[in-house]
Amino acid sequence: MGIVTRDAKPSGTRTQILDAAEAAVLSKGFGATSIDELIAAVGISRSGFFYHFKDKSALAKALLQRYIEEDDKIFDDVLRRADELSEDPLHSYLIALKMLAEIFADLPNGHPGCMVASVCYHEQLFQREVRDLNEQAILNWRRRFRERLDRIAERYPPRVDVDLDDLADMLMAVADGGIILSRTIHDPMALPRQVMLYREFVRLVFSEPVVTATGRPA
Amino acid sequence: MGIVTRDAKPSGTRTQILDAAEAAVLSKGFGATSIDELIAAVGISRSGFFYHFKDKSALAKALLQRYIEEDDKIFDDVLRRADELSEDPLHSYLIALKMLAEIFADLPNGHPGCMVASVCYHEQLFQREVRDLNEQAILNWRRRFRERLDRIAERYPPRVDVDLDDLADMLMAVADGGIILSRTIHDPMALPRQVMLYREFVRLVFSEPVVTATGRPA
DNA sequence: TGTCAACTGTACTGTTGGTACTGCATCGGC
DNA sequence: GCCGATGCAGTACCAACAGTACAGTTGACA
Repeated sequence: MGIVTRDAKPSGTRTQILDAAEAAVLSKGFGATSIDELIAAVGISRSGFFYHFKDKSALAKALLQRYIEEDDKIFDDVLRRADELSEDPLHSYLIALKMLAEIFADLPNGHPGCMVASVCYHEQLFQREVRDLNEQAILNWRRRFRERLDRIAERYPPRVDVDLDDLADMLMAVADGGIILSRTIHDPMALPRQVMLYREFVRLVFSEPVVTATGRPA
Repeated sequence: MGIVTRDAKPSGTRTQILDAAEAAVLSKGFGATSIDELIAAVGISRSGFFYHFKDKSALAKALLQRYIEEDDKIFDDVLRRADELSEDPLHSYLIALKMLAEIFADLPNGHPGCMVASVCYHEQLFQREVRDLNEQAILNWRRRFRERLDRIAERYPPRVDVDLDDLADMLMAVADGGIILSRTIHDPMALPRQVMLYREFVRLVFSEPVVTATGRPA
């Protein structure tokens, strides 16, 4: 690990391969994405491809790494912007979830797919390295959202007994399940609606119920 | 649709191919499952395979059909058994969800994977026929659970404004997302815990909050 | 006895992932 | 001004795999 070894070769071509691969993989999966197809899209030779990636698994690893980094950035950005809008941990989290739903809703052709899920359903094809990368990404997201939930729980004691790790995981589960749902029934809005449902759940878990004078919820 | 045309050829061999294919596909995906591997497992020739399935896509279709039928049976069974235990629609649904979580928890190696999700992430590989089959399966599940939620909502007016179609879809989303979660972090119990979280959400949506004399939730 | 379902065997095609080289232009450093 | 590394292109080849074609075999049943 030198000083700038990480991503020391932007080189254009490598990035172009990754771009072509990402679009293809998310739309039809790793198996259906051929190397020939990628080199044709980029305009290089097979040798050129294998110069950058020793095999398809190396491509998968690079693809997943880049995808996770981008997702991390999006989450960081959303959470930060939400924090700027409210100092209350619960309100901030609810704002962030709404922003996330809006991001999903604004994708013109629906969410292109989750690389993590794509990798998950191709397990045996990759080395343990790729699977470990996937696992760490999910555990990282859990940690990130769990921190938020902890801060919320301090101020708003949960009204039901839920494990906060599970509640953090649920966002990822709802998102991945929502992507599958959206794609399968061809309804791009199903995903953002599922995220909003998760939001409603979080609200119900931590918010006090709005109770009218009659004792009935409003 | 004749009288007994459906599944008119149990023939043993065909079923054996489907069994071998189901295990292989769920563990490593369609792409990584070779025909040679399947015929070796069953002990037939390549010609034998192509006698039963004209190509790999036909295998996928048959596999998906069988999978959906089995899932339908499981859901029917769980809902029926739950109905026997309680006449109240909410309680019955909550019982069914707990049963479902227990079924998932009792699978020795965790849930093997969802064929619907597997097909979803291989979209372009199959004809529209297979994708339509997938879509119909999900819409069918939505309808089934939506009916339950309607009956619940009649007796227990929802405390928050949620779309019942979305709430029905959420079970499928949480299940598929939970499977991905479980497989990726190697925790077979993550899936049943996610189902129980969904159950908690349903309970919160429809149940009146338990409020103590002080007005604080218990 | 003939027919049909359920196969086996053989031979072939085309695609794909992957290996193993050799060649070649370009560019920075000495 | 040459030296080596980077970043490719070109060629040749192999094995695994999906799929096609078609001829032959076996057992059950009418």
